[in-house]
Amino acid sequence: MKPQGKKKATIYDLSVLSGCSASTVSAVLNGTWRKRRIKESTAELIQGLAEQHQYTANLQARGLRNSRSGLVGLLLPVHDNRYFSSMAQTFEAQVRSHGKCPVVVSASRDPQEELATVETLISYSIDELFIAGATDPDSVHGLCEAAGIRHINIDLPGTKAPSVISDNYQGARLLTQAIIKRFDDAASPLKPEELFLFGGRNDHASRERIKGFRDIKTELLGHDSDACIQPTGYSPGMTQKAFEAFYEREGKLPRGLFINSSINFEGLLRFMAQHPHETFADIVVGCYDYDPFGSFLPFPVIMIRQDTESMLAKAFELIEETRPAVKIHLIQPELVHPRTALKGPLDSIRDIDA
Amino acid sequence: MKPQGKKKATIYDLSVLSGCSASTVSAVLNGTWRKRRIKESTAELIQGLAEQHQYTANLQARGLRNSRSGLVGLLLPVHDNRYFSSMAQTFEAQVRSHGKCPVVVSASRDPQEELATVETLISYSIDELFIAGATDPDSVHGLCEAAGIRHINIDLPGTKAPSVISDNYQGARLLTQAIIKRFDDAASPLKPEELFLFGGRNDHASRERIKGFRDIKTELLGHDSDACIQPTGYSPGMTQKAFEAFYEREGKLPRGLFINSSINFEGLLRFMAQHPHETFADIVVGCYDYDPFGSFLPFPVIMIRQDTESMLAKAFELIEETRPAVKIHLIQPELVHPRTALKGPLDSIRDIDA
DNA sequence: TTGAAAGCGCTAACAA
DNA sequence: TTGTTAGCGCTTTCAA
Repeated sequence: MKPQGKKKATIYDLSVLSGCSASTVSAVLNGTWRKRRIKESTAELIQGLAEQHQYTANLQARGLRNSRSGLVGLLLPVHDNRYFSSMAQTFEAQVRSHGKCPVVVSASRDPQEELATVETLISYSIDELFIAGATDPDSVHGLCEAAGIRHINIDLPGTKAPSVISDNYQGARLLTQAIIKRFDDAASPLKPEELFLFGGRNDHASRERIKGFRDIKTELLGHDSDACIQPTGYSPGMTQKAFEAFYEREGKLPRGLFINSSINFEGLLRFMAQHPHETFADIVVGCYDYDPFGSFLPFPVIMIRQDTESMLAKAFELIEETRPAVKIHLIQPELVHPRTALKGPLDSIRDIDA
Repeated sequence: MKPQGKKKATIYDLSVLSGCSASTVSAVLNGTWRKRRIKESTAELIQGLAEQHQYTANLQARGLRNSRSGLVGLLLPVHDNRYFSSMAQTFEAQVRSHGKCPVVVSASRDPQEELATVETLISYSIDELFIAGATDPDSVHGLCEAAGIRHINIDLPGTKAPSVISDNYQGARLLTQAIIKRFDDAASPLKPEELFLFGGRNDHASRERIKGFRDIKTELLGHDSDACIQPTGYSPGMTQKAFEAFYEREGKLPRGLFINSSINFEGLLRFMAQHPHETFADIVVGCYDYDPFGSFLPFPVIMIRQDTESMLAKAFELIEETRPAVKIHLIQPELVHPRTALKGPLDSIRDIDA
C-alpha cells in the first residue's frame, strides 16, 4: 500500500499526539501562540510533531473560518503579451513578499468574462484584487464593493476605485515626437499625411494616445486629419487587414507609423511576411509597447516601455491605505530608442548553474 | 449606509426565504436537484430567490466539504516569456471549458520555491496540477502523490509521473539542419568550427537539444567539438557575457548560431545593442523558441515553435485517464522560417469594436 | 497557561 | 419529495 492519498494530518491528529487541545495546536501552528501565552515548551513539542507529520494547514478551512483566503488576485486581459505577462511577474513577486498567494487570471477583454471571473474569485474569498486592463472596471468595482474587497484599477482607469495608469497622453506625445524627429535629416521632411496611427480602440488608453498623437502632430507638422487614425482594435488579424487595405489603396506604407500596441505590431509583422524588404525601406515605426526583439527590426523602431514595476508598486501602496482616494495616478512611461535591449523582471531571478 | 461589505446571501438565507430546508436549497443551487428528485416548482422558486439575492456559493465552504476546490493549477518557471505565457493562455481556456477555475503561478525555476508553491496549492485543495518546466518534477510528484492529486509534467519530464514534452532532440536536429542549409549558396560553406550553440543548462531539454545539435552537425559537417557548446543558463545577462567574451576572443561572431531559447536570444540582443550592424552581416541564427518579432530581425532567424496547444491537449487527455502510464509523450515542434508571423492563442479571442 | 464549544457555509447520508 | 443531522478543518471567544 503506497502512501497514495494518505490523509493529511490535521490539528486534531496533532492534538491527540501532543496531548494538547486542538485550539492550542491551532494557535501554535498559526503563529498566534505567543500572544495566547502558550508555554514555549508546548509550542516546541507541537511544532516538532507538525514537522514530523508534515502538517500543513488546510487553507480552505482557515479561509472559511476567517472569511478571507490569503489569495490576492490579478485580473488580466490576456497572458501572452509582454506587457501583461511582465505585470504578472512583478505582481507575483510583490504578493509573495507580503506572505500571500498570488492568483493571476485572464478574461480575454470580454466584459462578461471579466465579471464572471471576478465573481469566481470573490467566491473563493479572495482578499484583494488588482484589475488590469479591464474593459469595464466600474462593474467589476460593483462586485468588489458589494463583497467588501479592496481593489485597484491598473492600466485602464475606472471612476469608482483608485486607478494607476500609464500616462498615455504624455507617452504618445513623446513617441510621436520621436518619430517625427527621426525624419529631421531625411531627404524629404515628413508630411502630416505621411504619419498614421494604427491600432487600439475606444478605450481610455487608446483615446489618450490618439489625443497625444494628434496634439503633438499638429504642433510639429501643422496639421492632422481623421483619416490618419486607424483604430483597428486589439487584434493582429484586424491590424494586418488594415495595413493590407492601406497598401492596396496607396501602393506604399505611411513613412511614419504610430502603432498602438505590440498586439497591433504583430499585425504589421503579418503584413511584412507578405511583402519584400523594400516596402519598409523608408519607414519609421513607433510602438506603444516594448518588446526587445521589436527594437531590432530592420527599420527604426522607437518603443514605449510602460513602467509596470512602478505601476504595481503604486497600486500596492494604495491598496494598503484604509480609505484611498478615488483618483487616477499617472505613471510616466519610458521612451526606448531603436536597438535597445532593456532588462526586465527576469533579470532578478537567479540562475543557478548558469 | 452603502451596501459596503454587505454580507453575501447563504443557503440559510434562501432556506428561510423559501421555506425549504438548507439541504434542498443546496441541492437546487449546485445542480444535483434532479437526481435528488426535487420538485421542479421548488427548484424554480429557489433559483428565482437566488437570482434576486445575487446568491453565489461560497467556494471555500464547498471545497472544504468536498475536499476539492474546483481549482486547477499550472506551475510555470516564469510568466514573462512567450512560450510559457502562451501555455498559460491555452491552459486557461482549456480549464475554463471544463468548468473549473484556472490558477497559474510561477516559481522562478527555483526548486525550493517550486515545492513551497505546490504545497500552498495543495493546501487550497487544488484538484489537478500541471507542472511546466519544473527543475525538480519528481519532488513535486512526491507532494502531489502524498496528497492524492493528479498531476502531469509538461516541458521538462519527470520519472514518476506522465510527462508531455516537446521533442527537443528532433527539434534541435531540424533547427541545426536548417541553419546549415542556409549556407548552401554562401560564398564559403559553413565550417564546423563556425557553428555554435549558446544557452541552456543541464536540464533535460537542453541536453536533448545539445545532443540533436551535435549529432546532425557531425553528420552534415563531419565534426563537432565541445568548444562549440556554450551552456550559459537561462539568463539574458549570462548569455550576453558569453557573447561578449567570444567576440573579444575571436573578433567576430560565429556565422552559425544555435540559441537555446528566447531568453538566451535576449542576451544576443543585448550584445547587438553594443555593436554595429556589420557585426551581424554574415550570420544565421536558429532559436529554439518562437517570437514573431525575432523572426524579422535584420539577419536570417530560423525558429522553433513548440506546440503548446498539442502539449496541453495531450496533458489534459492524460490527466483524465484513471491510471495514466508513467511515460514520456513527445510532441513535435514546428520549424519556422525567417520572416514568418504565426497566429497564436490571441487570435481566437474576439475583439468587439475592432 | 490551556481546553471546551460554537460556528464559518456547504454537502450527503439517512430518515421521513 | 423533502428535512435532519453531522461534519469538513480551522479559529476564537469564554471559561477554567
